Amino acid sequence: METKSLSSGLEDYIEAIYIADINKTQLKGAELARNLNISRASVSEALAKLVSRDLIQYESYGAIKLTPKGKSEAVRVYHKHNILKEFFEKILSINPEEAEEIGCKIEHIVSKRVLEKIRQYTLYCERHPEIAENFHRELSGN
Amino acid sequence: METKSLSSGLEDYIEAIYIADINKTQLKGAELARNLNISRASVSEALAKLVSRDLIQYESYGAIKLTPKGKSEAVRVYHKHNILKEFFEKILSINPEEAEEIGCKIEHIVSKRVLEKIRQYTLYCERHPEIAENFHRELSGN
DNA sequence: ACAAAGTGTTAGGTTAACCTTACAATAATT
DNA sequence: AATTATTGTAAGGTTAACCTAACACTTTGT
Repeated sequence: METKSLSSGLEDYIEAIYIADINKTQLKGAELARNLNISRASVSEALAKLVSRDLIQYESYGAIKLTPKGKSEAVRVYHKHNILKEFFEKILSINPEEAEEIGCKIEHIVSKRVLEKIRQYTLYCERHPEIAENFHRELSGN
Repeated sequence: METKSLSSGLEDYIEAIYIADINKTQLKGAELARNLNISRASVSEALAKLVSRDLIQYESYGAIKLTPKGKSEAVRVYHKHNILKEFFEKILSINPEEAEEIGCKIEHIVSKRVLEKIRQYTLYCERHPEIAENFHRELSGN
């Protein structure tokens, strides 16, 4: 049963691992724990789960690596996250920190179909920049 | 400590109670359990919590009533829910069932500020109906 | 008024995701 | 190489939200 979908917690772990990977940083458990503000013990357990699902490769004191399967999961999550962040930031004029935060939460909830609509809408608004501009203008009075 | 914010579970309970209230239906625990697809035992526990926080009035075999405090909480949740549902449905052209579903989930996550932005955006789009119309048109391959 | 149906609660369990404490193993510094 | 710092893990605990099974209480239908 390694095919069931990731819990929101595991999605966070794998996303953080992926980001380290992008930045070519060697990531160890303790560092991951600091990044996510979670105890080393909890991270240790979580990593064991990810290993058992064949999403990462990991040995004590070594760097955490994504397997191909893990990477594709990570990309999926990261992609979601970005679509959401963009949407909240650019379309709804929400400041980056808050956009990040809400994106990070919704990312674990939103269905493929809804995400696709959000993406389409963002593209639509990019083709018609006056929509967001006007919104912004009307927001700040007048 | 009855002032801490409601867990997403309790928000669901109180919203369901509020909806019964709007519909002038006498709601008992067992019915609530059916509505939310949760066991009677779990509902019984949850109601005890809501009573202890002074959000509902409830005695065995009687109808569940919101206290003023509970009602104002419920209104807040319901309102959130509706703003979100409207947004997903009208602006993003998501079908009602899915809009309902995603609204119900995001409702427990979204901050006041983000919600306000979403509301403003919905209002903005209502003042400019062509925005949603065009989106819809462009979606269905014009 | 009494049996059947419906409702509520208790007791005891499960699960997931966290935690702290304490110790073991490895890596880095001097 | 020895000390110190960092990292990992095991054991045991907590919490929240659920569950089932069993039983007790209340309401309803005849």
